[in-house]
Amino acid sequence: MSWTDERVETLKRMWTEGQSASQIAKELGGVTRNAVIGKVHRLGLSNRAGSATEKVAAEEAKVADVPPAPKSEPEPDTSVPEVEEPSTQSASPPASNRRAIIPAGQPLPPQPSANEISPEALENVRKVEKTAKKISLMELTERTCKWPVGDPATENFWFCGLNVQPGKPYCEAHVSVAFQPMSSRRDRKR
DNA sequence: CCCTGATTCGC
DNA sequence: GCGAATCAGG
Repeated sequence: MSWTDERVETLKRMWTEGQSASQIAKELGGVTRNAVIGKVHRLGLSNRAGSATEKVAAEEAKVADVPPAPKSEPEPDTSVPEVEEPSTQSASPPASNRRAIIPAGQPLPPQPSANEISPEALENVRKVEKTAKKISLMELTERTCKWPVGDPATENFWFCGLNVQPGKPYCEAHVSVAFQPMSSRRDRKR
């Protein structure tokens, strides 16, 4: 696979959107995340900061504008790069960084409701919840079970986090309660 | 362990 | 230019 204009375009778009290198690689196909990262660097957009980070960089530059007077580095102009700092910046704006949207991925979680789920499966779920990894939203990946447990408004909220069934958003136990066939046949043996 | 990006360096 | 291997971290 080569970096055609189209592929590069996709790469740029996704990278700008905050997608991870591996996700981009998967989307493009035929390349690894390393390839993506390499390309990103070659394209010179390694800094994913749209503009939010420019501010940060500027601030950091300000803080670090004290020349340590290194004797081993006789560099004529060690000054801060030409970063424009308009006076628009207020003293302490609320730290409201706009993060890229987390790839929600698949269809989201039908919470267990008073459905007709086999008691067996329900029991299984309860068991699984005890052994769940209890990961946070940030830790969700494409292969972690996205089954939510608890009240999102509470501290007592987490995602299952166990390994998903390939292609499914949930682990096996949760898949079994998430996807109910239209007609549930409940003639199990027990 | 899963993942992230960053860098290096032979091709 | 490319990307696997490696590094450095969460």
